[in-house]
Amino acid sequence: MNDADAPVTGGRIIPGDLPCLVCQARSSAVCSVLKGERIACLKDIVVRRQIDAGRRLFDEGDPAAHYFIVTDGAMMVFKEAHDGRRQITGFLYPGDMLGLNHHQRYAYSAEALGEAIVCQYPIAAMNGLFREFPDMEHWLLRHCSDELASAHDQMFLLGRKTAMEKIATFLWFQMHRMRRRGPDATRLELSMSRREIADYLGLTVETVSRTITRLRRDGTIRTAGKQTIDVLDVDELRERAGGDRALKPATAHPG
Amino acid sequence: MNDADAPVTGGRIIPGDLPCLVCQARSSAVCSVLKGERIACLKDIVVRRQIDAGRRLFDEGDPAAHYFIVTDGAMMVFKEAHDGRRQITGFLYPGDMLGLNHHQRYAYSAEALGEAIVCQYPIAAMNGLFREFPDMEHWLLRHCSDELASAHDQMFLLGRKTAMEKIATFLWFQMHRMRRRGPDATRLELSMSRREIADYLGLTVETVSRTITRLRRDGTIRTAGKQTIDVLDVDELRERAGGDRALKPATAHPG
DNA sequence: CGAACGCTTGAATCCAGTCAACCCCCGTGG
DNA sequence: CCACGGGGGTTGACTGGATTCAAGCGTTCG
Repeated sequence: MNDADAPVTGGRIIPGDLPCLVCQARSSAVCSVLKGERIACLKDIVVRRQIDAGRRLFDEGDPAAHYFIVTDGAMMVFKEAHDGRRQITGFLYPGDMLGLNHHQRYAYSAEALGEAIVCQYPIAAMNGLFREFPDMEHWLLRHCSDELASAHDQMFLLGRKTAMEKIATFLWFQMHRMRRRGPDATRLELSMSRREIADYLGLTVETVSRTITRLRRDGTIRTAGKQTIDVLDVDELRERAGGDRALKPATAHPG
Repeated sequence: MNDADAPVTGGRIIPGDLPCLVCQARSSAVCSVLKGERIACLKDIVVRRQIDAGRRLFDEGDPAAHYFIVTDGAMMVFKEAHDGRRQITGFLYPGDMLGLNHHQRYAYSAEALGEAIVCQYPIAAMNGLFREFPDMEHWLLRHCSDELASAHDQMFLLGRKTAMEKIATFLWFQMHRMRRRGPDATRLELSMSRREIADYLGLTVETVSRTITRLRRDGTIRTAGKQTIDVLDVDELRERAGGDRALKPATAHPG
């Protein structure tokens, strides 16, 4: 607790100007609401913070003082029991937000997967900005709805899917996350360990490993090192994930 | 589709005045933001809707046109696979809200447990009200954060808790829900079937039944009929739920 | 080099699921 | 009145998918 600027929050502040204009999160994060030069409104309230691999940004139960946007690297949020059981509730990449809170406290812990950089917004100052730019609050509400929707998908996965469906679903979504970046959509670079995949899917490392091995032996995927996976049979992967058919499609409403 | 007022939404509209002044949800729902006579602002946009036991209010994937507040009875929201697997993601009681959406569509289906009454707010009209009463949007955002926090708790439960812990946790929260209403906090009236409990906890009916039987034989609870449970040993129930100790308590920050 | 760590693989175990029977409660209708 | 059927719930026997326990491999790092 010798860092007076950060009695709670982990990581260290990066001094200097905010490089918003070259930020890879700029187009998809809250700040996208502030067009053109209005981005300068953030100058006085936002700081950038760097978190080393494996270090925590905040803990579940900490008083919540900031929202954060991941701008570089990857992070994860999770809940932990004192007996060691852990449930990772999300992986976060540039543009993603964390820090939504419950009764003034963080509802989960946050940790950097690799080295990560986040943009830090004091909640109090944000509430001030909301009055000037109501669109920011709109944005936040929509973001929160989206998070809730994927939380519900994850609940279905955790409660009702088999190990194979869980792994295939996970790879499927990782693949679609990659697709946003470039054309080589079938090569996945996993930013997390087997243990983290297991804790995300409600499995053990051994089951994750065995299931990935099965997919490899079946020819559905190919592995290149531990972090890289090539999807050889996209249709098969979707099928194993439970398919588009696993969840009822939206019912058409004739008339 | 012969009801022109409700091409999508299930249930039937209850004609007549809005009895906001005697509504049991009034104190805890969005409308609590509108103090005193301002509640009249809702007169033109809100209708009440009654849903029979077991009938759907809307389906996952339907175009989302309304928010709803449960005012009487109980409802559930869930996701369903076409092979019959179902994950119930929440039970809703008077004051609770549903209808948060994702890309203009409902992210889950909603069904009445018993006969239920909801208050229906058109989303478009709500967005108009937000401009006049920004506090309403604040309220919604906070509500959404709270939902997200409990979704994360539920993910931990689904991914990492044993059958006994799941059941005990469920009963524990049902007990605390009752406590808000009256002094007899140890008597639970369950509004859902064993199958619904199973689909909420990621178990089968048989396991739910067996686990409840175990709790009864141990003297932790007593059952009176199928829907009524008396908690005889509150401490034991908390212990079985994983305890206050199961999730790490908020860390104190010395200094 | 040796220790540590992450990952994989095999064998044994176990918790929850599956299959099946039965009970109880109700509502229906002869 | 009772016979009947059906649904929800409970219980038992068995199965099986995932976990646990354990060993071994490859890489990294002090």
